[in-house]
Amino acid sequence: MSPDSLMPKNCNIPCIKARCSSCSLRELCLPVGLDEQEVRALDHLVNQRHKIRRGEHLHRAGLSFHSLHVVRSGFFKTYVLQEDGREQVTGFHMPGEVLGLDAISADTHTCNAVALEDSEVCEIPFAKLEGIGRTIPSLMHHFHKIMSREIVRDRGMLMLGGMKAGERLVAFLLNLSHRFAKRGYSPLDFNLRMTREEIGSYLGLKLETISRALSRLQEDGLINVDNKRIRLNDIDHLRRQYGSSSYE
Amino acid sequence: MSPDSLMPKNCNIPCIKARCSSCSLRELCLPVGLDEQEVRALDHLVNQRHKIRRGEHLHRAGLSFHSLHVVRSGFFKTYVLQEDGREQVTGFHMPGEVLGLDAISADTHTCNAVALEDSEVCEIPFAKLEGIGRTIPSLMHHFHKIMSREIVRDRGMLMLGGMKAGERLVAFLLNLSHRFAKRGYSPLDFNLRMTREEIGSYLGLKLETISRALSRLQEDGLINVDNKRIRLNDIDHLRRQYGSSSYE
DNA sequence: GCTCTAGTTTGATTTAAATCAAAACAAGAT
DNA sequence: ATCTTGTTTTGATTTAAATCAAACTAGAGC
Repeated sequence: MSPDSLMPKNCNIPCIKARCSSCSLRELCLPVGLDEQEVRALDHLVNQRHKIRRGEHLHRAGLSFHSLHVVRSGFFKTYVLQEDGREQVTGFHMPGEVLGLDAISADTHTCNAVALEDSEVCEIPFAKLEGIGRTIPSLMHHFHKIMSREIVRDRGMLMLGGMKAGERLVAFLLNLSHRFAKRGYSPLDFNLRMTREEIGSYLGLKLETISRALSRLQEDGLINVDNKRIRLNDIDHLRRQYGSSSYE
Repeated sequence: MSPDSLMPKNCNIPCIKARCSSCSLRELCLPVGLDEQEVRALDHLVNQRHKIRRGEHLHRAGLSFHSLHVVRSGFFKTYVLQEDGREQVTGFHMPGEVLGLDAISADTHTCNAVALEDSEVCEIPFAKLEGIGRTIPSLMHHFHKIMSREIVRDRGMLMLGGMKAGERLVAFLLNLSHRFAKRGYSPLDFNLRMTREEIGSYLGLKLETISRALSRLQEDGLINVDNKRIRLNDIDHLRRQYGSSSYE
């Protein structure tokens, strides 16, 4: 599914929280013990924290790339502008997820990232990450898993190819649900931060189609829709009926 | 667009070809000088070469992951089976491209890879790659670019979301053309190794739609179709008319 | 409170692609 | 060569989604 946090699922060291001077050490803590020196190295890795207000951009396509960003709080969307001016949404990103992985390829950002609500990010200078990764192999390995997960996530979107509108939308909702759950929020009751049009762009559908599909799911009693608030009434039914969908 | 070879575009060292005992050192050669010891390290990295006959699998979804594979010759498709039995094609892979990047995420292959013609691959044990990467930073960095390029590639496919059948198909053909060109083959005249059905699965369309779209392009004089052989008659027109398309 | 705007819902109609169906074709096996 | 079998093309029809259009809603600012 998603790059998620830099924190491995089984982060089993008594995480160095106490000494965390920098903002996202929690995400970076590794499933292995770190010695004093390594902790200091990590401390230097993630040293800048930025506030991005709703509507502001974290980066824009074409700008040169230096740092990855971990979402600390808030919500982002990434998108590209096609030559005809249409905006194509390429992803939505919530706390713990990493932005900028696409830019490593050519040292240039390939998409725009904008905050959908007031947000905070941590900056991770990529050169530093590669440097420190050399001395902390498990950190490097963990980073590779994050990149790979991003590939799996995008691949999952491709698999919506054969599905119809309602199925795609359910897949999308289940995906959000899953990601919220992993962050400790309710998987059954959440707020969409994006518009119908943005969802449509992401799923390759028009906004009216999204609206109709939501209404249909509500008629069927599977979900409740109150503007941007979504309640999943029968998540098992959703999962069964719409199969693979949850694409993790 | 695609993970392409492990060889950076500007592979400017008088590549160690002479000493290449292993099969894909050429791909691994780096844009920096390597000392004697480093060359020996690389030599150990890529030491196995496998022949995969048409129809045989390189790996299957669910199997545990140990090695990446670089396509040496031939042509592969990757796909997943959905619970309803439908096959969803996730990619086509030509010489120089890397297979298995998705599997790093969970140490498990997430897709099946099958040879569409008799092929050869080089095996790169991933643990070894990470180990050697630690001592050759530029190798590690190059690997990160390859992973990132894979993300960009998949992202590019997502962007076909808003396009119609003909446009998607042209984007697909231009993409193949581009990749063939980079490998020294004609970008204007090539053979599709996959069926219309596989193209359709990849693009989220039915095989009849692919067939009709090809016929349409031929009627318009833009391409020539002779079964699997494709000739692009007016690649500039194709690029202009179908825009972004070439999604590199 | 009201107004204005951006976003959403719903309906009527059109259009692109899926589906159903059959014929034509190519390649491999015998 | 002929018989398969799998693939491709083309046509007729249906269907899902896009498009066009209008009404409705929520929220921001006055």
